[in-house]
Amino acid sequence: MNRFVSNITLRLDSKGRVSIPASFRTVLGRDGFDGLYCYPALDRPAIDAGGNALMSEIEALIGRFTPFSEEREQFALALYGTSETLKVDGEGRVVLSDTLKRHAGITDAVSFVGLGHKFQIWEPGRFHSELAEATQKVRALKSELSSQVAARNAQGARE
Amino acid sequence: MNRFVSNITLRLDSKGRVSIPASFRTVLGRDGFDGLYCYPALDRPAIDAGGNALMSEIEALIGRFTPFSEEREQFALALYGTSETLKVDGEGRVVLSDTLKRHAGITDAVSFVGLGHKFQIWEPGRFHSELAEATQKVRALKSELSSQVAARNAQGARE
DNA sequence: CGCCTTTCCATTGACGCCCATAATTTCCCA
DNA sequence: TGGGAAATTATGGGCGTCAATGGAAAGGCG
Repeated sequence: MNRFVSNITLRLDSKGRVSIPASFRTVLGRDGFDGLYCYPALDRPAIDAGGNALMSEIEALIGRFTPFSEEREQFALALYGTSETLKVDGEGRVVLSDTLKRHAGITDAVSFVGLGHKFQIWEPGRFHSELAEATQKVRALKSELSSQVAARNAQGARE
Repeated sequence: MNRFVSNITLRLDSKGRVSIPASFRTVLGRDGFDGLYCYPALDRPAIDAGGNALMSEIEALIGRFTPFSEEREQFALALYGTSETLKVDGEGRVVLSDTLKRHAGITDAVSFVGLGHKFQIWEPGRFHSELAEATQKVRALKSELSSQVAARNAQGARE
């Protein structure tokens, strides 16, 4: 498997360390990045995390702007400037910085949530309510889609 | 890691010395430049800093203009003319010149901010407000992008 | 000869690295 | 297919090293 999937909740120990779930570690291992690339998610109280795949995404975004342009400097500041590469110890654990923890409201436990090419780290309570909300939206969207398909089929459309 | 990422705030001591963050030092070490290449950022109260990678970028920028052209002379003056190479002591510290400190409004503490191939040195307060502003811009662009994609999908475009 | 800068050493607190343990989970074989 | 052994995971703690910082000694320049 080379995608991050499923969600696992784990506790921080007295030193603030937390194990990266084993399934995520194998994906990271395949990716080849040394450490864990992290930054505060732009529009939600969570941490985006991953390896080279995630960093290249950021790099590509910034690379679109011309050097020394106003936009490029601002994007680099907001993206690279808030990124961190956390060290992973021999047991597969990381220590989240205070900045990251504050952004996500993390205290003593976290939920790792797979998002394909990257994953997010949430405060478990916030994750569950966010998940409930997202599930509602997806349900609504799904029923909307199926009714559209039903309508297309009813009028004889084929593909 | 061969990129400058994250931000670290450190204090100047009584002699005006300040440690370059260890993570930045390793990137500089890999870059191979002896010392720290610095100049006042062109359009903001910050100091641009880096090694060979930064110098080549400037060289490339100036090289785009035709020799002896007015623009070339001006760029060369603004960039090369204001550049300094700071000495790094045995403990990885530098002393910022008064010119640089005045340009950035630095007094007793600085924030080192990674921008990928280079990093910037800010007065911590100014950095935080600049970061807030830049983050807003990135958020705006992100939502703009996602709504464009939504629109494309809605009108049936495929790729 | 004094001042300023550079180089060297000291402290302390944090962090990286190592080993130990317990609870799973996986695997194997009867 | 069930039971048990082995490997893996999550977690706890100890200890040495390094980073950040402060200060003193040494060297150069006016």
